Amino acid sequence: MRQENKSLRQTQIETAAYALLEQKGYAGTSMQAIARKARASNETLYNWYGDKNGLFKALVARNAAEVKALLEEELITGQDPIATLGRLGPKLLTLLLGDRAIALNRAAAADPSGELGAAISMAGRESVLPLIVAVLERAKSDKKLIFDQADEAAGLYMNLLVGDLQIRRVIGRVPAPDPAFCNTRSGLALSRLSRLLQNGD
Amino acid sequence: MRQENKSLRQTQIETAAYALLEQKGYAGTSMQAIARKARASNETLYNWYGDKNGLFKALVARNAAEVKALLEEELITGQDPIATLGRLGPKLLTLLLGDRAIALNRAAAADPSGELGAAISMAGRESVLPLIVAVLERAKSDKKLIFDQADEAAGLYMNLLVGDLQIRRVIGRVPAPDPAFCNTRSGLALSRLSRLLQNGD
DNA sequence: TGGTATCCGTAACTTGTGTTACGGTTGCCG
DNA sequence: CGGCAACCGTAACACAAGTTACGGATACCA
Repeated sequence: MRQENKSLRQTQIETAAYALLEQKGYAGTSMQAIARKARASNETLYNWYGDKNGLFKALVARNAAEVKALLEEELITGQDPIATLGRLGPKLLTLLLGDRAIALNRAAAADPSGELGAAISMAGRESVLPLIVAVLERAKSDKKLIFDQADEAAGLYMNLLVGDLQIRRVIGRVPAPDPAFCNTRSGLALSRLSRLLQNGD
Repeated sequence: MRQENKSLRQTQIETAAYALLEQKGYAGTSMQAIARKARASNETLYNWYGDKNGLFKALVARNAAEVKALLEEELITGQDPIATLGRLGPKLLTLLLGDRAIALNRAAAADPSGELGAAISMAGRESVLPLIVAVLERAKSDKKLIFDQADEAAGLYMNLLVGDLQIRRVIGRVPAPDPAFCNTRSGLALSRLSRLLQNGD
């Protein structure tokens, strides 16, 4: 199988895995069901991903890469950092609270080994937060925001923006948020952040 | 078996279940392992709790009741509501980020049926938030805080206090926070809340 | 065009778990 | 004291899933 075909096949398999994961959860998603839905064979799944955990780690990695790519589109340097945050916020909310991310978080919570959790934590927060830190640093040098440690400020922003919405979506039955909600919530988080970071605590 | 003995037996069983749940996760905790650890029989487990999900729903209910009881200790009405929040915050953080609550959240995330998630969401947030709302209402009538909707203000407080710590603990390997961390974080959340709720947004 | 590696579809194996069943024992209660 | 209900310990059943194996088909490459 040529490289392009194999890559296409992988996305088909992973798409099928996502669909089943969102529908049945980690424990309820069997390898055979994935293979059947993707019209692939069990052997191929195990040859390519090693085992079930390996397949889901691949899902995590791919999702994190997509999230990072989508966010970096908004990170045009040399522009007003506050406006950048204003465009970043809704997108971040949509991604972090979307069906895919939530399903992956559920899988990580269910995984007894903790490998998925580590993978999500690493690929997710550890790759997104630096982007926010970069924007905040620019805002700081532009005298738009005042703070000492950029990573703490980024954490505050994440708390204001996302808060406990992720765990509530993972646990409860809160549906994926619509764009209007994401926009207003992002605006609120931004105004509160700038309000809190105008002078020292 | 007398009532007092049965109640004692239940706590033993549920303690064993908690220990295994914290150690092995929901999927990794079998009914037989619980029975063995509690020196109880399988038959008793099924007679008392119906099925595996029923046992864990009982754990959720018990934990929620304990949390609510512990919080209500701090809710002496007629005292300064801000000071009340100051004592409530660390306790809330300790409870929501403790091993027990996190293990239950993981179980809920892993449960394909979603019953555990609904139970946690109902018993947890739906029983804790009204307490916070009550305190905030008092702060409002004391002119200490200014806001329109108390439930939104309570949500803001939870975001500042807990933020995304719960999901990060559920997913990642962040250990349970120590009391010092809970205290400083609670103080920070409180100062930020009062800062944000002094005049309109 | 022939050969080979890969993939599909299906089946089989193994393991573990939820759940049920049952003989022996304990403890309550009239 | 006698009987009965509940409980313990263990075994057994049924089933599902992860993983492996294999014959037949397919696609690439020389």
